[in-house]
Amino acid sequence: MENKMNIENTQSQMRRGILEFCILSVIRRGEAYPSDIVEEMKESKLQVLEGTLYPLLTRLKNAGMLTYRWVESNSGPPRKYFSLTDQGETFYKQLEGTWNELANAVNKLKNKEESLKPVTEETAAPMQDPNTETEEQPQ
Amino acid sequence: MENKMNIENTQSQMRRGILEFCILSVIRRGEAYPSDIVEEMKESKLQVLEGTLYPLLTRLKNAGMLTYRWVESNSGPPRKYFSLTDQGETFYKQLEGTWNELANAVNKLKNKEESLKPVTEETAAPMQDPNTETEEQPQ
DNA sequence: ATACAGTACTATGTGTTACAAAGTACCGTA
DNA sequence: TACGGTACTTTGTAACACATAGTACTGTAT
Repeated sequence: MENKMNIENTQSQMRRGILEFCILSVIRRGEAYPSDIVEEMKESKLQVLEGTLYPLLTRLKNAGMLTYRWVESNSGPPRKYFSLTDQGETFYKQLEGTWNELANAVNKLKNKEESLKPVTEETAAPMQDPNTETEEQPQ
Repeated sequence: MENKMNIENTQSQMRRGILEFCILSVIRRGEAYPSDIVEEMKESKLQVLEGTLYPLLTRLKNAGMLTYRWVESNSGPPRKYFSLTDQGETFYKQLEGTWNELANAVNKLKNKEESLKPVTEETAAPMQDPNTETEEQPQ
């Protein structure tokens, strides 16, 4: 019964669907390897963790949206530098459209006025006090 | 290996984290029962299905964010009219803040210029042609 | 009264996916 | 040759949207 419903979780849920889009957006601006991406996302106040990013990149690569090449590093093992394929570019543009529509819809919804429907109770017959928290079925 | 990666799925994922916020936003403007909400969301281009909405409302109610009362209908069984509790109002405002930050971050990210980092290959030693899709580890 | 269709709500199973945490492998330096 | 840092991988868990089927109440036609 008791439910947590903490903000962190909800924030994480909100990021969820947008991560893919954001990561494609970062890679689109130029080849990047995972730690680059984590860093840039953090700067943009969009946290991503390694355990999230790696599987996501693999998924996008297997779907043909990304390619990578190995590049040596002088401070550790070689890195996978990712870049968008043509298909990835197309996909990105579709996602951009989706994001714009979504953001627009949400903003319209949340700014909507205290609409014209002030509780249209068809028969206007409240069966229970609004403040009573009963679980029973009516009747 | 082969991956689907269809737009519908991603769109659904994008909606995912935002649904809770949108539904609270609808209820906040005045008591509403589930079919009301489904309808209003559809008008706003934010599809929600019954199977999604009912559990979500139950979850929010169990967390103390919503209350409901039964109201008779003359075209079927009685309806559960939901409204925000004080706690729900507070929660909504937090989510609104989260949404604003998120939307802002995404828009900044996607409009960022072709930044100043044109593939900073530390040693500038590509180990593989970018267009070759090999799975092998280097060396 | 009885069957039927419409509306409202409930319950269950499935797939996707973010995150946590532990593990593997490569590199340069002491 | 041991050690610390960096890069990548793997596995398990929990949250949640969605599809689907099911229950229950209502008014209307037979």
